[in-house]
Amino acid sequence: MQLFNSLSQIINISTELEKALTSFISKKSFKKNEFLLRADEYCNSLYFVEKGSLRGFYFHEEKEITNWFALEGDFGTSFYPFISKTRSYENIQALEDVEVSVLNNTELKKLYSDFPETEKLGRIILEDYYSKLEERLINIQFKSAKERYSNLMENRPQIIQRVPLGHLASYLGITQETLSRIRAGN
Amino acid sequence: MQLFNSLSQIINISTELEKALTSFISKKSFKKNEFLLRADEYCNSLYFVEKGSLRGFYFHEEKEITNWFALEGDFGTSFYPFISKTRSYENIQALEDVEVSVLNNTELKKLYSDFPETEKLGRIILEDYYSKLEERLINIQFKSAKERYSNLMENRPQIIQRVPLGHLASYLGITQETLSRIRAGN
DNA sequence: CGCCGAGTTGAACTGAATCAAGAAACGTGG
DNA sequence: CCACGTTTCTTGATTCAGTTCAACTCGGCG
Repeated sequence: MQLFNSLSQIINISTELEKALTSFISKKSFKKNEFLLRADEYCNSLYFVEKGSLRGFYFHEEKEITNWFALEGDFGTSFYPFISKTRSYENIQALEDVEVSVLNNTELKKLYSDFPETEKLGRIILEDYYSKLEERLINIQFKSAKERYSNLMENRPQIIQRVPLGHLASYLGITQETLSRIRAGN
Repeated sequence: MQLFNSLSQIINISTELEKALTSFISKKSFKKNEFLLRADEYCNSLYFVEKGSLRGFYFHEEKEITNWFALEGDFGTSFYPFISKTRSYENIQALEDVEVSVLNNTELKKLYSDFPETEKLGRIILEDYYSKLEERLINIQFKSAKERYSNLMENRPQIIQRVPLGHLASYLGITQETLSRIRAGN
């Protein structure tokens, strides 16, 4: 599992912990366009993308707004509902055929109490989400559409290759037409 | 302390816990315009406003951008740096003469381990920050300047009364001129 | 082959920024 | 308590990035 690789870069994984993880984590597969979570459901699962890609999105005035993308090695969940046990406002969907490792909420709690070192993990994931959210806010508030696009280009070029234009546009907070023009180089 | 009042609405405060809290929490006062935290410092303190008001802000291209306001009964800190122990990019400043209850990071940790029920507290504060951030993102992305202002008007009318226009404008992500026009009713 | 979703292109429109003055309010010291 | 300077707020004219609406192209797939 690629997940172990990723985790071991954050914390040291003892054989004990590895055993626990193996028993807690399940693997699932989803076909392209399948939903892992629908709005209004409770989000109990933290997904880790082993292969393929996911996106989180919600509807705003009939239009889909993509909130995040998760490629191989990324975590993906409806973050706030996951930690607060409120209903999700967002959907999680497979962008391509995808394999994920799944850790659910109750088991994560167990991990925390049995292996305190995993709390660091939770903190790191949280920080990740929070700082990405902040970054997006700053981006949308201060950067032009063009700058936002080139930022994405720099930081996550694979996304641009693998994701349809419309999703990219809504993620960047612009219309598809504008993104198309940017791409054309004005 | 108003803090106890607020806390007891979230979790049950045993006499034990109350004792611990009393010993951990200190009170401080700051004069109008004084800084509680400056950018580039580490943020070790979680503030709870007993009286007066605070704001968090940072600089972007020479201009101050206000990130949040905290009035009586609100928590205020540079959230992400507080939990992740990175340097703060934001400043915290007293908007008026202010009295705060201060809980610092190490003591919060101690609370967590000695009184597990306080973890709920941490979660609630986190949720609060996170969901407010998300709300702001959605606001800026989809609402017009006017709508954002009336939202604020509805949700936190006292802020509008107590905060100078320029700070409000940057908080709403618009220029002072635009806000002035909105206020005038076009 | 023809259709359908995804992407492109064009023209007109618009919300808010910018630049530039003024007016009003504020507080500090004489 | 007034006078002065500074900060805060308002108003006007102009400009511009990005939206909207509409039509058109292209590639793939049933």
